[in-house]
Amino acid sequence: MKLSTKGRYAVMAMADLARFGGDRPVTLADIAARQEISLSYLEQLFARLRQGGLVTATRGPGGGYRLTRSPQETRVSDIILAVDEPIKTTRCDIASPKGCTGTQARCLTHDLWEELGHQIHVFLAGVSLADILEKRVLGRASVGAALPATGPVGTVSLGSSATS
Amino acid sequence: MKLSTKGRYAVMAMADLARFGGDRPVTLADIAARQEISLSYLEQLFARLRQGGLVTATRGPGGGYRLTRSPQETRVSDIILAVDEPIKTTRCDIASPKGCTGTQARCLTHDLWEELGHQIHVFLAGVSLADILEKRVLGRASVGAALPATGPVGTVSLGSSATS
DNA sequence: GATTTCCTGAGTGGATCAATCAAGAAATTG
DNA sequence: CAATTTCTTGATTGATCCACTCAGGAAATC
Repeated sequence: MKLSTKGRYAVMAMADLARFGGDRPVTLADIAARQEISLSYLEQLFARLRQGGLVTATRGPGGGYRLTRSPQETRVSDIILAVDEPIKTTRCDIASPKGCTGTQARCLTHDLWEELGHQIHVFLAGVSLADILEKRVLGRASVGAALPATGPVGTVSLGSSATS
Repeated sequence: MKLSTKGRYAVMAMADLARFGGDRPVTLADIAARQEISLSYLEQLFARLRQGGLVTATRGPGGGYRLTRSPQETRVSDIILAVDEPIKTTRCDIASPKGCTGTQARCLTHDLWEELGHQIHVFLAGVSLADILEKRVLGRASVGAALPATGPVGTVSLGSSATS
């Protein structure tokens, strides 16, 4: 899961769409004006969002974009994955442990980035556009709320090697 | 909390330092060879790590770098904060909500990025270099493990507006 | 004083970002 | 049909940052 300002713009635009899009589709020009994002840049973003099935488009006067699913069913993680490039695999990146067994001298930190990516993904997958509009985001727990607290900070806990 | 490959390199180098640095300091040339990072680039990173008080340097033959504190006391979040630039404040970024009240049409997503930054920071602050070396990272919970589970995915939870 | 090692600053090629420009296709309206 | 609206696509640009290189210097040891 890559985090860039591109993904942020996409989430901003989608939140705008969720808020102002009722029965009628919303124009990119409107979103551009409200969110202060360049229209042409929005066009690029929505091309990807459309390919990802997150929005549907209608052309001509009265047209615009609509959410494919409800704000409750539209997850932030899906938005970011739709607009951002698949993770670029430089060296031993999160996605591809090429020749990295983990115990070698290099790539001691492989597990760390993998787990961090997983944390981020789980958090963003748990937030919907409806959550954003109704401001149910602050103070939210991420994952593993059921794990017993076995220590102060250096808690030991080996578990599933989930890939984000 | 900015996440870049620069921060990753720094954590890799610090993990190497924690692993191979016993009583004697470790040479940047050794770290460069083991982690396959350019020596000059390492010099830039360690200049910042030194300014941040995370490592201490010794010059001359037999010299090198040492951890200022123990691997148990050296947190990943401190490493990343030391090498990465302070967050660049483009528009309404995580750090500075300039003129962004949150309920305006623009910047609906302010709380989301703030909470995500907080999540990432708490996770990385809970991982020490010792944890990395002993592979106590996978499957680790992030924060708020004590919160009651009040729902399936769209859990409502308003709380502290901590800034990372 | 020669070697080692840290220290500092300047500069470079490439990638990506955010944006612009330009052209076109579908749909509605008059 | 003609004009307008809106999406759709592709090419291109300026700026910025990343990862790195180069060059020179300062402290410490032998």
